[in-house]
Amino acid sequence: MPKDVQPRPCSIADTLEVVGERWSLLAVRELFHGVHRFDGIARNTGASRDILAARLRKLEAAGVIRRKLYSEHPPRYEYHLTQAGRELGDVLLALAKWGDRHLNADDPPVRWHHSCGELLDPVVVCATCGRPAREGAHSPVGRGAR
Amino acid sequence: MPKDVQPRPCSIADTLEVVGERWSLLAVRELFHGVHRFDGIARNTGASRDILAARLRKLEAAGVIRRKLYSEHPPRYEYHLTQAGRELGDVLLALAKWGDRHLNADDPPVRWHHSCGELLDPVVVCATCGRPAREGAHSPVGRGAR
DNA sequence: CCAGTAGGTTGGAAAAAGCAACCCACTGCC
DNA sequence: GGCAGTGGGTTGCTTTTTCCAACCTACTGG
Repeated sequence: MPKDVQPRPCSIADTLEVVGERWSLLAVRELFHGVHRFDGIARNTGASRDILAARLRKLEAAGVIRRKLYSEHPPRYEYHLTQAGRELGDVLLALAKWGDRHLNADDPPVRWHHSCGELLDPVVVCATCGRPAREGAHSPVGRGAR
Repeated sequence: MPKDVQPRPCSIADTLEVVGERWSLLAVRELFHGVHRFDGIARNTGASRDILAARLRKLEAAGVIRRKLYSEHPPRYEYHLTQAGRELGDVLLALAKWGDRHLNADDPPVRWHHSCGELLDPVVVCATCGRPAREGAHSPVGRGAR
C-alpha cells in the first residue's frame, strides 16, 4: 500500500481479505456440493495441493470451515462448513447467477432445485420491502461513505 | 493446473476468472459509490496504479465497465458500469452483508438507504417462492453436478 | 513560472502460485 | 510377505504476479 492512501473502510474489502484469494471460494463451493475431502476438493477445483492446503488452513483460522477427524492413525480430516461458512452460500449464488447470465447464457453448468419444487433462481431483495435490493439502493451512510 | 485434473464446470469459477483477481471487485465497488476516475479509484481501494490500470483494461474487455472520454488533449476517461457491471451489485451486496455480520458486527462501515425508506438489508431469495434461497437449495443438476 | 491534477508507464524487488516429486501410514489383494 | 493404491499432506524449484516508487505527458490555475 502506498503510504499516503487511506482505503475506504468496507466490509466488501474485509470479506475479500478472508475469502478473496484464488481457490478459496471454489473450495467452499465444493463443500456445498458435498465434497469434504482434500483430494476431491483438489480435483474438482484444479488448485494445486500446496496452495489448497494453505487456503484450507486460512479458512479454518477465519472460522469458515472446521476440520473433523474421521480416522486416527493416520490422522485424516474432513472439511465442513461452519454457520459462517454456510452463509457464504449467498455470495456463491450471486456469483453463479452472474456467470450463468453473462458467461454461460446458452448452457448454465449447474442449477439447484429449491424446496419449493422449482429450479432455483436466486434474487437479492430488500428484507423490509421485498423488492430488488440493487435498483433501490442509494445514499450510502457510515464511516465508509464519502 | 496439473495435467490430469478436469475441474468442475461452474459459473462461479468463470465469474471469478473475470472479477476474482485482487482489486477488481473493489474497483467496481467504487463505481457504485459514484467514483468514476482513476485517481479516486486508486485512492479509495488502495490498489497500486499499474495493477489498477491492468484491472480496468480487463474489466472493460469483459464488458463490465465502459470508458467515456471527458477530455481530449489530453485524453481523459471516466469509468462507468455497463448493465452487466451493475448486475455485479448483487455480488457486492452479498459480500458486504457477510462482512457486516462476521467481521464488522459491532460497526458496519457502510449501509445503503433503500427506496422503501429503510436501511437496506439484502437477502437472497428464490424468485419463485420468495423464501430464502440457500436453506432450500438441494440436488444440483447439470454437467457441473456430480 | 510553478504547483497541481489526471492518467497512466517503467523498472526492479518481493511475494505468491504452480507443479512435480517425495513422504508417511494405512488398506486391500494376491 | 510383497506391492499397488489412497489420503493428506510437505519440499524444492521455477515462473508469474504484485507492489511501490519514480517518471512522463498534457493540461489548468494563480
